[in-house]
Amino acid sequence: MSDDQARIPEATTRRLSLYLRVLTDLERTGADTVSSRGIADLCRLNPAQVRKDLSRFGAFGVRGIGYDVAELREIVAGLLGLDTASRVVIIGAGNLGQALADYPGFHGGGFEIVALFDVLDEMVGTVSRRGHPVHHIDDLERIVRADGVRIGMVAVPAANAEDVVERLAKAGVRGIVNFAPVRPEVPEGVAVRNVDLTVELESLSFFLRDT
Amino acid sequence: MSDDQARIPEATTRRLSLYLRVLTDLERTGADTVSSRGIADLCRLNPAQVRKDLSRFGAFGVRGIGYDVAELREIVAGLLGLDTASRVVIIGAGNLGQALADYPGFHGGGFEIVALFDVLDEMVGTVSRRGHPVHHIDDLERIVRADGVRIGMVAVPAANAEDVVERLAKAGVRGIVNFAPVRPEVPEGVAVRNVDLTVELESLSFFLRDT
DNA sequence: ATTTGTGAACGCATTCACAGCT
DNA sequence: AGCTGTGAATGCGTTCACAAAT
Repeated sequence: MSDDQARIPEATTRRLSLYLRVLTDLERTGADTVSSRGIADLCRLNPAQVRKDLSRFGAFGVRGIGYDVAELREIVAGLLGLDTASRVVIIGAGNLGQALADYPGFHGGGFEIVALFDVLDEMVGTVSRRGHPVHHIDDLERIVRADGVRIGMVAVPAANAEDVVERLAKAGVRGIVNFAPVRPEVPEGVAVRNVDLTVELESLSFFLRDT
Repeated sequence: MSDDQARIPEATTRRLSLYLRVLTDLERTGADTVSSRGIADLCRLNPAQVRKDLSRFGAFGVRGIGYDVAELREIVAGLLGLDTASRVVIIGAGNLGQALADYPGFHGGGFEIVALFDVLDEMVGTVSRRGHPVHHIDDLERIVRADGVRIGMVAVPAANAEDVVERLAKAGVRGIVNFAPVRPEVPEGVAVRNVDLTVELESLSFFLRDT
């Protein structure tokens, strides 16, 4: 399972995160086993899709029964690399950066937000509502290296995004979630997810014409 | 061009938004014409992809020359329904809701943010940094109907998202961008975009294992 | 009877390649 | 010569359908 990563479609990895969420919920509600159909219904997917996704990594189910909820939850968490927490930095301590820092969904284990960074002197030294410190962007490389930060979330204006991404990559970050409305160039070996709020809203608008 | 919407892949509509962005930039820099390759390079796409996307709606280019930047920008904006502004409400005036309300990318025309809504009494009556008012959620239906709001952005906790989506749909909203970590059920005729920050981060984590 | 795991079929989006226009 | 528009080819993810297992 070393260089299998490349052969797994991104769509599958996104669904794994969905599966983890419903498995966590199922475990909390006390369910012992669940069928591919049970998972699929909760995710609004096809049961065959769920089985095919899971079967890429092994045969975790029991025919006639289904999957053991607790066991599968642990397996999926492991596949996603969430058994050991990854350290995360957030670049840009504006509205969006602060919202990301305090976003409850990131604090279920698997991620540890180390700090935010900004260029504005009046922000530096403050902390977010949840207490994450804001550093000056000049300290980015030092802190990333010192703390072994693996993921950066970019919440800066479009004009600065390309530069920030390059600095993160050079400092050794391995994954970037980019919220700036640009498609930054990234070195080989650095994974990127672009979350483009303008695209979401404008593409939605398309389907609303003449209504 | 009435019920063509259904035949257009969502992927194409998302790229239209990208094309609009680069065309706007090109127009600002004074470019008169641009080739499909020029657009493709800026979006990190294949030139044939750009031509095929545009050709779904008509033949806008000139062989041997390319596309007229200003003309194509206007055409694409029209396709996306951005020639007339859609009114938008944001449900949830927490960190994320406030960040969305003040997000600069939404204010280039095409959208008008009417208000935010929340259940917390201490938020009601306040305004966001940019001056968008926060109303009580009880006033949601009234304001949506009175102002002809067409789009809702949902930034509430997972537990409340399903209910909020249903209320928006019943009040007549036609499109929803959902940031809550659930896949809400929506009535026929309402378009949804799910932006799932946890999925972005966790699916990224997958590709970082053993590194 | 129920449900998994998977090869085969399908559908769809992307890319190629070239005719046709300037 | 340069570039668009598009049918054909390709590639890839999803769904079907069934043998295998309990």
